[in-house]
Amino acid sequence: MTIYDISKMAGVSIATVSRVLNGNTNVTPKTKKKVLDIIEQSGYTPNAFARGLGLNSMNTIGILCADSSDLYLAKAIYHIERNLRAGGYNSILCCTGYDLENKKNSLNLIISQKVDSVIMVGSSFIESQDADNQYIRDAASQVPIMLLNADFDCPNVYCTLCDDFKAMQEVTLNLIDSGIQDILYLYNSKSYSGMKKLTGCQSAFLMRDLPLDKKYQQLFSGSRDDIDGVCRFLNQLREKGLSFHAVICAEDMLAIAAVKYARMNRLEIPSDLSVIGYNNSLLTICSEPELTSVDNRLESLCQQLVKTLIDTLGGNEMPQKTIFSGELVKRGTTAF
Amino acid sequence: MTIYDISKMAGVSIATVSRVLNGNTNVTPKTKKKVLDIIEQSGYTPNAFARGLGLNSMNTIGILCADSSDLYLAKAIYHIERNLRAGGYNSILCCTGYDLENKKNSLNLIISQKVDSVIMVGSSFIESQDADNQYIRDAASQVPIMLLNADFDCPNVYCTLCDDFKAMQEVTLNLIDSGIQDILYLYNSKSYSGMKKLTGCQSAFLMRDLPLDKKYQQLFSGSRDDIDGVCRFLNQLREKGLSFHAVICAEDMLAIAAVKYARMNRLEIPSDLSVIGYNNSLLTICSEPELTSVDNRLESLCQQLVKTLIDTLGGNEMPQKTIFSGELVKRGTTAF
DNA sequence: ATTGTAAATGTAAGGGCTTTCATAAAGCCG
DNA sequence: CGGCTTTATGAAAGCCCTTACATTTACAAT
Repeated sequence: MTIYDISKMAGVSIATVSRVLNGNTNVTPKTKKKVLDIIEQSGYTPNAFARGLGLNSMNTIGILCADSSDLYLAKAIYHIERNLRAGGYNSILCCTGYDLENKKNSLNLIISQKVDSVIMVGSSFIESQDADNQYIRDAASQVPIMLLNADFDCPNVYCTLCDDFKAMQEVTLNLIDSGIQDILYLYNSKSYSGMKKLTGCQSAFLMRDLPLDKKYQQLFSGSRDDIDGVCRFLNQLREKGLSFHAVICAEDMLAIAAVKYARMNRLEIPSDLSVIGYNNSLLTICSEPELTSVDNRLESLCQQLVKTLIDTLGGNEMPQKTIFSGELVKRGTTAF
Repeated sequence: MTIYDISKMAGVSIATVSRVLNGNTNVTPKTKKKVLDIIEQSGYTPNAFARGLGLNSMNTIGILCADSSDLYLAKAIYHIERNLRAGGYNSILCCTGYDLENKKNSLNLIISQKVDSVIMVGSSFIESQDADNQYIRDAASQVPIMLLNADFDCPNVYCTLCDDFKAMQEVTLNLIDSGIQDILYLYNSKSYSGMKKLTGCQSAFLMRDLPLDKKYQQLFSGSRDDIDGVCRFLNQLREKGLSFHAVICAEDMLAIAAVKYARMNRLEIPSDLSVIGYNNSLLTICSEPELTSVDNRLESLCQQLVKTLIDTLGGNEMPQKTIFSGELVKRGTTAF
């Protein structure tokens, strides 16, 4: 069943059928109805490939992410997909893993699929602002690139992110002002937002004229999901003589581990140890006591990102950077 | 840059270039090298749409799932995507939500995108074996349909699932044989696997000549992620006089709530209350004590599903049902 | 009725690939 | 070296749309 069959049945030319199909206005209501009726009856669906060839687009967006099984990224993908679909776009998904070479290959591969744009989900795609990241620049010369939770200055690259710096600064100030100064910052990735959070913490110390001590900034290099590993890591720090009464974690999962660590060491939360997570994920309420965490507005970010994308594809000039503010959600693992 | 440009540069016809591109053997090694070199130099990529039009396929598989942000489904999608890509296929994702009408529309929509097959992830797509599920039959007449964690008899529908019945039977037998008989089965979905798990529990009671009591089979109809809601639900049951010393949950998240319920009521786990989850997700180790759960072999399921799919598309006759056995993973919330 | 203008419709040329079929080259044998 | 089969290559016909452009129709103004 092709457009020719429809045109014959309706007694019109294929051009007219095509116009009806594409919502072109220059069609008599009568003709339009006739064609639509035939299409309805016959159950005809236009061939997406031919359409793609003609229009040079299949209204498809590539979604790149390191690991779509990650709780946070999965949520992001979910919201992005829903918003895209609501806007008439399909999503083709590609999980790259954390290896740079794979990321490059995946990006090229997905672009060769002729997507209209690529959304890169997660700050791990930008390890550093000044690194070359040439592969992203190359991609951006072909289609608009949307970054979620990362910042990168480049034409045709659009960033939608949460101000992690400010959020972490606020968190840290809250702790300091409640009388805690030996605060451990625990992170597990040198990604763009991982570093922003770190500098946010530091800035709070500077604001209060407190000294910075690198010992209180610890990178856990194993898998974040290895709770026992994180516990051991914290134990080792303590055994080395590091004393801390609060742990600020770059992710909720790390905070879950910190809570476990506290329980193993019979530390009362929050009196002996305050714990703060990040992302305000479902994990916050799985914990006992429930986790204080930072909500980084994932849903709004995704919504805005897709809006920017669709408007950009529509030919509108859009801002290249959109920044939301995070919100500190206070729960049982802190006393402030 | 088209295949014509390449053919000119290489001094061959476009047919030859096409043959090289598609791995056709009837090309002189010399010619092949020449063409490949030119392609390499010029950075040419074949136009995916034209390719799709010619081959009537873009090597793309549709992935349908109710909610890709669900921890379990997200993991499934992740593994499926990776296996598909390794096999040379792209994945287009579509989240349908739990509304039947949306599921139907999404399925049609994704098929109109000319995917080679559709993978329906999650047992929620099959509410009952004898329900019409006509929309799936219709789809299956167009492309092979793969079901993960669901069972449905229909030509061109392939099911890959875990034997939830047997796994739950084993779990229940373990509890019974360790001396616990007032066992609550808590589930939150009448999906295919939700019901299988239920009958698995029941069968264990029958095997031990114990009476079945419907009061001990409770459907929580709210969102599984509403931990407090689940806690309240359990409290209400207790207040109504239902006494139970074990809770078998259809999902880990429910079990997390059960643990919280125990803590609120100062019940010791596992001495006062045994708790068992399902899926063996990350949540099991977030819990304190860690959750006993059933591993339903998600990764193997996904791998097998994709293998079956690719072989089917390759023209091989494949079994329509592949069933794995779950594994009971004993942790701190049970004493057996 | 006549012309002019706008709206509706049709024709045909792509869009970039695959693939059939015809042809040319190559390899083989006696 | 002729005649055969096999292999490599090319020409051209699709695949099914969109759309620029040509043509026809409708309708208002004169």
